[in-house]
Order: sequence, then C-alpha cells, then structure tokens
Amino acid sequence: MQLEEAKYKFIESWGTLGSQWGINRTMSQIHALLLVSSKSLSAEEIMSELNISRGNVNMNVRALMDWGLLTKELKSGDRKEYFKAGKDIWEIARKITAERKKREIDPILDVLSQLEKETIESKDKEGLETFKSSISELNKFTGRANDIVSKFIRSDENWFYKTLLKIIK
Amino acid sequence: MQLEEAKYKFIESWGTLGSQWGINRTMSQIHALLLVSSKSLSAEEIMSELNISRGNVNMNVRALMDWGLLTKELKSGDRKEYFKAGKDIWEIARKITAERKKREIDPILDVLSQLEKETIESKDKEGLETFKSSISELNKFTGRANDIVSKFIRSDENWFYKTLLKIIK
DNA sequence: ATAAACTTTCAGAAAGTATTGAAAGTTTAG
DNA sequence: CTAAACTTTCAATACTTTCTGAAAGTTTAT
Repeated sequence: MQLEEAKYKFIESWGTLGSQWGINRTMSQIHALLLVSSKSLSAEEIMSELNISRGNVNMNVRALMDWGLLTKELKSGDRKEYFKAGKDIWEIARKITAERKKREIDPILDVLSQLEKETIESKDKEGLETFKSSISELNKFTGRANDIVSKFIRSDENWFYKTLLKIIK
Repeated sequence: MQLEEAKYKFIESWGTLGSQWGINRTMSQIHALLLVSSKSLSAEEIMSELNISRGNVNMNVRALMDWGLLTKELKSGDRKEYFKAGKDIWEIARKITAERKKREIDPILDVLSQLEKETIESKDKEGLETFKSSISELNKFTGRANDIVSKFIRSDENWFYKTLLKIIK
C-alpha cells in the first residue's frame, strides 16, 4: 500500500470517529492529517489535501488551536502560517478529555447538584421519592466519574501506566 | 420547586448531554423521563409528556430497548405496552459503555491494527516514519483504553469502587 | 370472522449543522 | 504609503439528521 492511500484511510476513519463524538468531521480530519504528517502544513495545503474550502480550514484550524491540539508555526522568509499537531498521544488524550469534561460533565453535574439541593414538592410521594433517589444516584455516579477524569487530565503518562497496572491487576 | 418542573429540568439537560454524545436528543429524553418516573409509561403518555409524535416515540423506544436500557411491561387487562427504565446507574453506565465501545472503539481499532500490519511504501522516508509511529502510538493507546473499557463492562459495582479507591489512592 | 385497539413503517417536511466563496480585514515588504 | 499576500468573516447554500402523521400492519376480544 502506498503512504498516500494509508493516510487517506486513517483520515477517513478518524473523521468518522470524530463525528460520532459530536466533533465536527472536518475538524477531526484536519487533526488526523497533521497528526500523521512529518511537516507542518499551510492552510493552502490542508485545503487541497482534504478538498475543503479556505473558510472551512480557517474555522476548524482555529477550533483545534482552542482545544490546544494544534500550534501555528511561522517559517522565516514565508508569510504563510503553518500548522502543526502535537504528536504525544497522552497529551492529546488529556486535552480532548479536558475539553469534553468542560462541555459535557460539568454542565450536567451543575444541574444534578442543583436539583439535589432543591426542595421539591409534590402530592405524589412515590414519584417524588423515585425522582430524588434517581437524581441522587446519578449525582453520586457522575461526581465519581468526574473525579477520575479530573485526575486523568492532571496526570502524566507514568501515572497512567501505574494505575493501569492496578486496574488490570 | 414542583416535581413536574424539576423533572422537566432534568429531562432537558439529559437530552442536551445525549445530543453532545451523538445520541439522539429524543432518545435521551425518553430515557430520562422513564428513569425518574416511578411507574412505567405507555407510548401515549410519553408522547404527551414530551410533545413528540407517535412515530418518534416508537422509533426511539425501540432503540432504547436495543441498548438494553428499557423493557416492555404488559399490564393485565390492558392492551397497551408500557415501558420501564432500569434504575441501576451502574448497569446503565455499563450498557451505554458497551454500546459506545461497539460503535466507536472497535471500528477504529480495526483500522489502526490493519494499518499497522500493512506494509506501506513511500519514497518519503521521514513521512513514512512519522506515519508509522503515529499509528503505532495511537494503536497502543486505543488498545489500552479498550482493555479498561472492556473490564468496566464486565465489572460489578463492587469492582468499580475498589478500583476507584486504587486510582484516587 | 371482524372490528376495535394498538404498533410499526416510511415518505416527505422541518430542523439542525457544516461548507462555501466572495468580500472585508490585516499584515508586511518595499 | 500602498499593493500584494495572506487571514478572517459571514450570508447563502448544501447537506444531514430527526420528526411527523397518515397509512399499513398486527393482535386480541367477542
């Protein structure tokens, strides 16, 4: 298989994965492209590699920089901006996790804790009890999940390996 | 706050969470509704609680049953079908995890392992090396994540608590 | 057997998201 | 200063996903 074909396959799959995760397809594809590329690429090059418009490249490259997954690189004697992806998978994983925690876990935890504090009234005693206990269970679970995730975000690779050993036992 | 209002808030947030996860909003809302409900509900009741159509209820209730999150219940002397959500959060988490692993991790692992086995050719030696090492790192990482997830899916609540203690230390 | 009570299906409509491309904005070299 | 080289923005458009509702299908009681 030729390198170009292999890259294409990978970019394709990574894009699909991203879209299942609520991350836009193009954003994942740009990330994938830069992840397996040995050199940084200009907007122009990304456009032609992925057959997408200038505007689309610009938007998604900015989003990827917000996530901390891409950095700009300026080459001397060239006015173009070049983009480069960090290659450390653990760091990538931590950054994606951090961003997703912020978007997904934090808001639901807010709602759950707020609902748990709230005094809720109802004539339907059984319904009230079910509601309260469901919310309380969910809150407990989500809180724990959040603790693990937070720990992971702050961790280094080494910690992860050690923990992994403990888990797999 | 009245129970109805609290329920509505919860259903709303849960639906939003779901849609960020690539799970359809209505599906998450139906699940949320049944999760905090003390009694099982008919299609009719779900329709009017969530203001959605008969067809929509039917489709999503079936999807939820496929995920193993809902069960049908038949009441004697009544021809309607009633639906009921499992209340055990750990079990819910395991089921959702299993379903997502199947949809998300397994396919990408397939692609990654296939690409890693493949003999890839290119004149661009540096590009080739970067590609191979990225794929290999990703494959290692994804494989490990998969092991943890698989373990979790097969685990019971007890195992989870113990592991959690080890992780948090 | 059949009609009432219910469930399922699915084509078209509506809603939600992503993409384009051209115009506006910015930076830099000379 | 200004023109060329680039980046950013955003309204219009294309694409994707979800939802509706009416028709078709199924089951059950009599």
